Amino acid sequence: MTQSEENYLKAVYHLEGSQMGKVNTNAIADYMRTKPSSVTDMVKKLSEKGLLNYKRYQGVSLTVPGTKKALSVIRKHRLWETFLVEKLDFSWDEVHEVAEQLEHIESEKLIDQLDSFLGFPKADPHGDPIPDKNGELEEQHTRLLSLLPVNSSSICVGVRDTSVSFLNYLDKNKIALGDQIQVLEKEAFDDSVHIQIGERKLHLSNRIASNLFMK
Amino acid sequence: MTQSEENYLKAVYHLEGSQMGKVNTNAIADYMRTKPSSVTDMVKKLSEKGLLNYKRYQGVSLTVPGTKKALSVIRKHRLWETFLVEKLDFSWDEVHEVAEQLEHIESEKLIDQLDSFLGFPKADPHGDPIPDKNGELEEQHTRLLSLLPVNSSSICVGVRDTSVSFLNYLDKNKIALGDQIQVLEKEAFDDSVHIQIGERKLHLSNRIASNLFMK
DNA sequence: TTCAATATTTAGACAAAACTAAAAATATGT
DNA sequence: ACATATTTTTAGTTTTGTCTAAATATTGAA
Repeated sequence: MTQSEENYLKAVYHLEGSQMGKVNTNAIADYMRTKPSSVTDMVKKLSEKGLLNYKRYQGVSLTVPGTKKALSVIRKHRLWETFLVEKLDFSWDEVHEVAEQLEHIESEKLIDQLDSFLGFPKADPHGDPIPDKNGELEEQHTRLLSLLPVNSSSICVGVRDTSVSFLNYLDKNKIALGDQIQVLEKEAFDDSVHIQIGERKLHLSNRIASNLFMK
Repeated sequence: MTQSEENYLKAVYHLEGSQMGKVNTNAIADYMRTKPSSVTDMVKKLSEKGLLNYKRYQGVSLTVPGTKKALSVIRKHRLWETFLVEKLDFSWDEVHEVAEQLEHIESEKLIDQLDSFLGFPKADPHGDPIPDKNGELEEQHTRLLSLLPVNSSSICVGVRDTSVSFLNYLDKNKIALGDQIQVLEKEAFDDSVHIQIGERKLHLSNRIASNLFMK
């Protein structure tokens, strides 16, 4: 299994999760910043290997072995991100690029020992769940901050957007995973929300509030 | 710089160290388990990039930038080996294969933070010196156990052969880096040596004794 | 010094993964 | 339903790193 093949499986996994149903060629090309013709080539190869279901012009979906493989790459990615933040003092906006490389290292012992070394974490630094050795994901049951009613109070457990600019915004405004947040008021005009974190009051745009997972 | 290019530079570095002078095509091919014609192709490319000195039929040597690059890869390899043994409970015969992959991860911050996390180690689990951030190697001044005089006593600081079989032999006979070893007697017939480690007396073949670095 | 053995390079081919340009299939709007 | 727009695939090319087979250079022994 090459790195490129692993990246395609990961892409299909993420796209299946976000848009439900069959994943189309252009979506994969956009997601991977490559061309549709390259996607067709690789999709054929992966379907011959039994990792994708594919009929021409009909889009693709992961097979059971394909899903298993995708989850194993995601497990590695998220464990390495956790390692970088917890042990090597990386900030949460720096880890993605390096984890994209580390996720392709092949050694079952390495990843299981790393898991143990980190204390079998359930989520990575962005709050995304880490699959266990068997590919099982812990159910999240979270809601977006933008959808919570006025006066409700909950804990921030994850981010939907993991771009550097969004993570920087959160850092600058001292919003972190684990923070207790109360919704004070919602503006009907632009769907922005007034919140309270500890002693601080903040005003967040809908764009921001709809990228924070709360529990 | 691709992984393959890095592996060639590393190979030339090791061969320059062991056989002195220009390194020939066949030696590189043997070391890398590839064919001489493949070596010629890559050597041309690396010399065009200014990393190797090369004239046809005359063998190769590393340029200054080539040496620097080789040392940076070796630094990464040895730091990862140290990490695997010290933090993830790998044994010293299991680390090489995984480190061969990890050494190609590109991130200066990653490797410098790892160095710091490990406490800036001077040597890897086999006793080989770890180049610092600037590529400086600490001088070793060691001698092979097979060359030490009778009655001398010194500390085992490294292994020359790092094959799994040799490392297993040492583990089985409870010989480890840091052990104090005294030479009791040398057999003129086969150049084997009788030694004392702590309370234990052992008889080592010349083959074994000439693969242990002492200080 | 000359010829045979050895070492090295060249030439040509292949597989992987990408691309461009063009063709074909599907979807959509009126 | 039909023409047009969009999506997807095909065909052919490129780059990287490898290989085999053949050609060429170097070395060394008689």
